[in-house]
Amino acid sequence: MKKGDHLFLVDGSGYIFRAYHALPPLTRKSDGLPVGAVSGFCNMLWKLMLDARNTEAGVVPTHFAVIFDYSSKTFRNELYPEYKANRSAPPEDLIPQFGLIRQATKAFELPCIEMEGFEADDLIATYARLACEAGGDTTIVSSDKDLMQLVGPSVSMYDPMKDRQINIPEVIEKWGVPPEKMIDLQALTGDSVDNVPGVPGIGPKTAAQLLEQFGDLDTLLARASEIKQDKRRQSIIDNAEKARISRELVRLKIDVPVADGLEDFVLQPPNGPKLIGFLKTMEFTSLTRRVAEATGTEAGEIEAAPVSVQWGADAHGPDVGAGAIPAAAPAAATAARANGGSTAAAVPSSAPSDSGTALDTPTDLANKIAAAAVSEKFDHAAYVTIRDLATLKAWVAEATEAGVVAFDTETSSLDPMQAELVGISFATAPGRAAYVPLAHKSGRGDLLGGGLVENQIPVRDALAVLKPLLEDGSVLKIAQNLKYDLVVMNRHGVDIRPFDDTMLLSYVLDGGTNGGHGMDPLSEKWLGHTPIAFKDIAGSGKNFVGFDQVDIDKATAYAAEDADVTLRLWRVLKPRLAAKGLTSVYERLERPLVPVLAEMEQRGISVDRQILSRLSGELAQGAARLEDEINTLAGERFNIGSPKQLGDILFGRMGLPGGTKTKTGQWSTSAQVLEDLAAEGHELPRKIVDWRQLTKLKSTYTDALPGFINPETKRVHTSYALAATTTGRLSSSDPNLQNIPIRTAEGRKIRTAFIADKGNKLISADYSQIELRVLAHVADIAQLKQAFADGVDIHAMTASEMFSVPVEGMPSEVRRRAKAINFGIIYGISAFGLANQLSIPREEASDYIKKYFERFPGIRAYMDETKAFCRDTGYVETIFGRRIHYPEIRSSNPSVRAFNERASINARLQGTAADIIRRAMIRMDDALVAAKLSARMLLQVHDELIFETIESEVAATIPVVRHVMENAAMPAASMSVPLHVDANAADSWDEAH
DNA sequence: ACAGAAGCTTA
DNA sequence: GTAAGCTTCTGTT
Repeated sequence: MKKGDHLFLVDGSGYIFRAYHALPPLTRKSDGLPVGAVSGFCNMLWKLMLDARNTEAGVVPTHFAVIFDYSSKTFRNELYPEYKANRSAPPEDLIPQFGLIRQATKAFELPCIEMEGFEADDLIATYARLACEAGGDTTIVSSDKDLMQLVGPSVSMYDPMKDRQINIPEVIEKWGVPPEKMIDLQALTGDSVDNVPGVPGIGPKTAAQLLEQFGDLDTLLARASEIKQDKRRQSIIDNAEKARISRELVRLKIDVPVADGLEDFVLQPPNGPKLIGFLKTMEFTSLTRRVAEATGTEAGEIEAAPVSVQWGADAHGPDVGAGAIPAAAPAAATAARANGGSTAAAVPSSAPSDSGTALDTPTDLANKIAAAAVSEKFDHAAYVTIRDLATLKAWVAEATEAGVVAFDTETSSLDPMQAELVGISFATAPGRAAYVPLAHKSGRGDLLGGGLVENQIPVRDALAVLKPLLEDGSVLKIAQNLKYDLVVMNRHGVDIRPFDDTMLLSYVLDGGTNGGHGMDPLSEKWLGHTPIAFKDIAGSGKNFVGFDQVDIDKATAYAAEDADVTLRLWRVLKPRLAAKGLTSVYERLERPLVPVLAEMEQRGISVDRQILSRLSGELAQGAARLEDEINTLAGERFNIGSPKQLGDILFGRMGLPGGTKTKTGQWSTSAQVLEDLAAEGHELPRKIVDWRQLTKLKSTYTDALPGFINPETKRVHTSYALAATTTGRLSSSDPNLQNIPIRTAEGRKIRTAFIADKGNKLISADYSQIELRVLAHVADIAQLKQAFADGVDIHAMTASEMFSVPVEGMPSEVRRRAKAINFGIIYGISAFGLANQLSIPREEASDYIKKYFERFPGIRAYMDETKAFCRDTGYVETIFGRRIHYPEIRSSNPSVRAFNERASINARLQGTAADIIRRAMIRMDDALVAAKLSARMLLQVHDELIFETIESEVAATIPVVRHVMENAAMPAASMSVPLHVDANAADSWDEAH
């Protein structure tokens, strides 16, 4: 190695653990072998290899090695027997991946370095030193803080998962000390994961401050008596020896007697066939393809290479010897392909969940179909562009014959109520897909001014051919987020049934796991394929062009691929539904809601422009007056909307009493802080709070809402997301009609603008205390159930139980506290949160909670049981079987864990309530029709439904609505607590609620 | 032009 | 203490 050379050292062991926890679990499709960390590792190495040959990337490695821990016993254990003693065994599905990652390294033609008695970190330190002495530079591929002590002028670190370089400034920024003081810092803070003791009570912030003050650890220990804080001084004096031992534990060894020299690390060009053989065995289809392209190798001609898999506990060590078994992959994958994958001829004529036989367990079948959907290649050139009716009819016949067709609409807008249909794509088998351009326009520079491109089937003619297919009860239509396509097609007089929605399948199966339910992440996760990005063909930002401007060849590749991906996803996901027992959640809570919401969105609600305009004027006046007063009081003009400037003025220039802390070092100017200051008699903060309220109302509601009035329908059409929340609630956007103000008189006025059409009324029907009722039922709390059965004031009852005060003549403050506790329970209560809510000391909040649990021991049992269940299974369930996953419930970080525990407790309650109102919505239209009523649902706000109906039917409608809502849980679940619904009718939402 | 923080609205 | 979405400001691309 010489000056100018660059050594890359990959911290293999560190990467394994980080990738395992950071990446979604991934198993080999053919046999379920866990390979998530291996996949991450291979992708990372490949990316580094690509950069290595890209001279523009700046840093070009000439030498390369991957370093591993050999075993957990090292020289440090002699120094301190407890070192890494509390480390638990690695997760079961990680064990086989240790060996696989070493084999991956070899497939990449990279040195795989490990040494008995030393950690990977020591080897890295030693090689970095050798490289430095030879005049070369080193990049350590890791983000482990233990390695940061090595950073210097010729040694830097690179975090491959965040794509971030770590040099001296980054270390200082993160830890407050330069790299050379990291050893002292870690000696003070210790490390609970590795069981390095450190000094109790000293964290990174304090340690950095002490080192800043004293210079280094020895000086600090020698002059510890000078420390002012009593507890801190005592702890450092008492634990000086522990700090010295810790320093030796964290200090990396730079003189390990290594066997290989740097000359063995010279980077070799990739061996395409060898690498592809390994990747094929792992079934990393996407990476295999990329490697084949880059190395000019014909992947199809290469056999999957045998690998050895060790499930045993010894898999930590070198991967020779004991228990190696040949991988089952090639045979299983072949069998799966034969079973039902390859072409149209083998497409099952009904849904795969129906086609399982006695020979296949659901899981086997799921694996086989998944393998088939994944094994077929994505070939954009094979997609067909349909330009005439005869071809279209032939495809419709093919789809009808297949019985299953995936389809997707391409439009000019994200808003389905304004979107123009531009084209339609469909797929009848993996790899067999087509696109029908309908309304592509020529470029805008054209003098013809966006005339239709030639050779397209007219929309009307195409729909006449497609309508029978889309409405054919014997052909299953599959889409991703079908509600969008349904709204678009409904506007053209076409219905879509029967159907499946891959987004909803994923939501039901994997709700709460990391990664969204959009098509791109699903394709990545299940098919290992990255589809063409929308922005790559239609641009983004100022380069954005509507889909109707996209070149038809590009549009074909993009649109047909979407249909192809959707079909393959369905083949992967649908069988998992039955395998996991989630069919009824999908079929009863998700799928039927799609047409219901599509209709609600299409109906929209009338919003009175004039009312909003008048309100906007009033708000502007009020805000302007406050602005003048604020500027006068502050003595200068500034941007009131800037929390930064406001903080500087209030707490800096004006010197108001110590504002509360903030996250990024800024003064907090939250309403809470300003209210507190106002209570102390300061004039300005009150006015800021008022100003914020007025400007918020103006910008978010009175000014924004008119822009959402559809020019054609003159109504506002929100968009409901079915798969956006973790708990099963809906969300509303564009505009969000689930957060229209109500609490303050000023805000409430916004609701007067939501009105019924002439001769009509709005009806608002809302569940009373639904989540507390669900709690009473699920946790089986006798007193609560009795209270709800008797119809008494639940918060007063709680207060009476807790504080032994009669309900008659109860002070409102006592009831307020009980109410906060009741809400707290639903939110997974913590003393910290309750104290905040009630502005009382944490100890007092703690006492309240204790008292509450004494009075209602069943609640504590319920909460403990929920946490335990979630910890065991990784999810919680609503009473209707909806699963909500909390993959971080077992986090070693106590605050992360506590957060997940609270969320899981809340999810059972919030999720059950969400399921109940979903059931009501699904039944509502039929019930209204059966009662010969013309009322229809317009909006849903979590526990409230808004209807519009003709005035004369109001009285008859309310009992029907209440009946459907109050009995919505039946018969799937029989609630032991009655549900109660309040309903009112009026001309506006304000009066009706 | 975009991303993240801060702040505020709802159930 | 739970669950969302939107606007403004601010600093980076």
